[in-house]
Amino acid sequence: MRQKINIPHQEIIPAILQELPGWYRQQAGDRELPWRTSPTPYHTWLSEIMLQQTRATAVIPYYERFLEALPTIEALAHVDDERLMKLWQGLGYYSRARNLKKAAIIITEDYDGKLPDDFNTLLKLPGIGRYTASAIGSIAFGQPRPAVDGNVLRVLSRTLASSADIAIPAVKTAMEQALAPHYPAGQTAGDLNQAFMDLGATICLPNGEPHCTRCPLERICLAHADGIEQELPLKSSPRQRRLEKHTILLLKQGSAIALHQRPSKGLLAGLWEFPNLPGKLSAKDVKTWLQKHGLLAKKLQALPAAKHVFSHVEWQLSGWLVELVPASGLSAAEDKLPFNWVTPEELAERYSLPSAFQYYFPYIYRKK
DNA sequence: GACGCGTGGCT
DNA sequence: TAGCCAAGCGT
Repeated sequence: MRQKINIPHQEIIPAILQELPGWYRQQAGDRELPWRTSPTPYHTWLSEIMLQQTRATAVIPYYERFLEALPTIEALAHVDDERLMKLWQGLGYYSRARNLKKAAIIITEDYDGKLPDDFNTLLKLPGIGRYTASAIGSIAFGQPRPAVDGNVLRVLSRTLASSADIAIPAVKTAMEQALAPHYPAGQTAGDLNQAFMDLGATICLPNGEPHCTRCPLERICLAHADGIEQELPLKSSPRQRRLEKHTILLLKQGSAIALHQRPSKGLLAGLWEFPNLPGKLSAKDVKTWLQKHGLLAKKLQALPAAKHVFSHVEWQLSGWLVELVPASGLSAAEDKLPFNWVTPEELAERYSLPSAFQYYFPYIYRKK
């Protein structure tokens, strides 16, 4: 049976909600966020998806480019998958993009092309969980729903002096339940949720020193009163990452470079990559592999090692630039290996590669 | 409830 | 430098 979560000092929640809207409206202009200039339900939805676990500064250029290419839900529902992934390339968590399109198709077919305003209906759409349904519901439709994210957990943990571990999902649920009865309907609901986010992003910072002197909650914050704002929130450590070694092969045939599409499930699903093999391979290992696949190297050049860190995996990369003997190599490779042979220009134009391969990008342009 | 799923900026 | 962290969701 799971532990009962207790959120302390809930009696000051009304005071928190009293302070935030005024502060939000007063300082809102300080952050120039494009999704706030023309907040249609589509714009709010798109921004909330892009902002999941992603900083606003990283999102802004993607958001603007995405809307330029796909200005309506209808356009999103009909977009070509390759183009969709190209628009998302480098932003990470790529299932967000696929779910966005899936939801757009459902909205087009079942909801007359308009985002539903009901929380439980929003919740059924792919990619929309409790947080995002609440954010859209409150910001776009004025519904009284607290959108509890990392910012809210941090701000509340400090203001209420709660030492509950915010890594535990039940704590998030308890915080949401503590807030919900006090939430107003109308524009103030959205303003409150955005106020929490602005406060968490600019004042009540997670690492380093929070800027308490500029905080609208300074006078009611229990952690600040006790001088323990730097100790909160409590958050248990994530598990250790597993290490994987991979050897990247830049297989070149004249101006063509080999690309391989990743499996449709799992890490970086469906994205393209440079061919690679497990382990740290020597020149001899690479030559053996080439020979096994009917390829003949004209030249083999070692590339620098690189490290790419994901949330749950660390890739330790080594690499070889392989110039294949013309004609023989290419035809053999076409027969035996599932590679696309593309020019750098085609790669840049049409293929979505994750950032994990960026270290080896410069070498595809080298002249032979 | 635990885990898989990216990336880049900051300390 | 290595770790921490960000407007979470699906399974």
